[in-house]
Amino acid sequence: MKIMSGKPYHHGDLRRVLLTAAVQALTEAGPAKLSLRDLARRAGVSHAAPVHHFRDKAGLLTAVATEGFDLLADALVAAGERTGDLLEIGVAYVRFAVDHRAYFEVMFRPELYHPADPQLLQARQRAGDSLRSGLAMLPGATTGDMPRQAGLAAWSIAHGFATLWLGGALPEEVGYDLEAAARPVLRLLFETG
Amino acid sequence: MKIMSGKPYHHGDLRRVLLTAAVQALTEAGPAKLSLRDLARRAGVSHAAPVHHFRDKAGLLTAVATEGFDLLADALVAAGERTGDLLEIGVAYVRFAVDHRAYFEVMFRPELYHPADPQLLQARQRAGDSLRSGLAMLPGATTGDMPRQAGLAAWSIAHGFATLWLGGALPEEVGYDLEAAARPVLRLLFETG
DNA sequence: CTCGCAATCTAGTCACTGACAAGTTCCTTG
DNA sequence: CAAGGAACTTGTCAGTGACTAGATTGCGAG
Repeated sequence: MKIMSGKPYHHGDLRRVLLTAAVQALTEAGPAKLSLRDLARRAGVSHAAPVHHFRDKAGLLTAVATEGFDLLADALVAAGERTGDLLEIGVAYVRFAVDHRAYFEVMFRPELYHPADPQLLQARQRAGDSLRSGLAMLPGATTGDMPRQAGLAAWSIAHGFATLWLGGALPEEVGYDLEAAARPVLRLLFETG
Repeated sequence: MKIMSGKPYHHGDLRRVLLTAAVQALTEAGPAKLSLRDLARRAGVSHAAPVHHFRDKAGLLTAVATEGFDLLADALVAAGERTGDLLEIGVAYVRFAVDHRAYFEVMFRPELYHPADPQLLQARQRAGDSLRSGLAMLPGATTGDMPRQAGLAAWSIAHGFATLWLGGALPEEVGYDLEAAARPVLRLLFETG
């Protein structure tokens, strides 16, 4: 505590600061151009300080991904409770990907982090559960392989639309209003499931 | 020509060799760990030789992406002509993503290459056209926004499934047979469109 | 109260990378 | 056969991730 005059040797909350800076940097330039040394500079510490909080670059991105999965789980649960509509959970998924691009782009690129990290696995599990729980809202989701496949289909279409949107791959005619573009597309699957 | 004894100064087909090596390296380790110098070593040339054929790293990846879009267009056209079934075009899309992972992972990450490159744009356009032409197979694809949205939905679900599969994000129960896993999921959308 | 010790951070270094500059070799074209 | 350009090499620079050793700090045991 007491971060007063000059630079205290102990930063106080370096881990948090580095994570925030990482998300900021990722938003600006993407994972490829992320540099630990740059983050250290932004935080005003030496270039080797981050090592203590995250072992290496992959460790840093593991923390980013973990936080991302937690945020995603929160967002999906909130959407489910707010609307009770699977379609709106899908929209929330797409919304999350675009609003939290920095997190999203790391989360689904396991070669960037340590995919076996326990905390990460737990967060990922939680996000998956909150997605699947939305499927209970589907009518007649009772037996057989149908619900599982419907879940995969729902996840796929939301994930695919979000990824294509982020990659700038969609044609211009889709416009710039994310939800207006996504909702009718998702509805094509969700209303027939 | 006449690449006979020793090392000729002019390699003969360095551009092609570098591209092949790049795809190989991408398959092994992904775009993040791709190194121009490593490719040069693999090809047995100096570390600066690649610059002459591709201006910089992004230039190399532009060429990879261009080739990828061409291959994808070929695959989609072939599937359409072979089966005349939109569902099978979707399966071919997923198949391509997994079989040509190296290409696929570059193609939809425009921050890695020069997205305004004319040849790239042309190849991308061709791939998009071959996808859209498959939509003509849909019954009643005549008026309004429906066909466009159905196209986006089809693209999204195939792209999403492929991406999730590649990222290892899908639960284990999906199994290891790609088409067996993908087909029933895609069918959920394609048969109702 | 104080003292040891672990957590935190700094400083220095190494191999590697992408980009650039300048020079060398080879081939083609006039 | 000369000239000029394309293909390639050598040398160099700043930036990076990882590693090591050491300095500083604050906390808890006694």
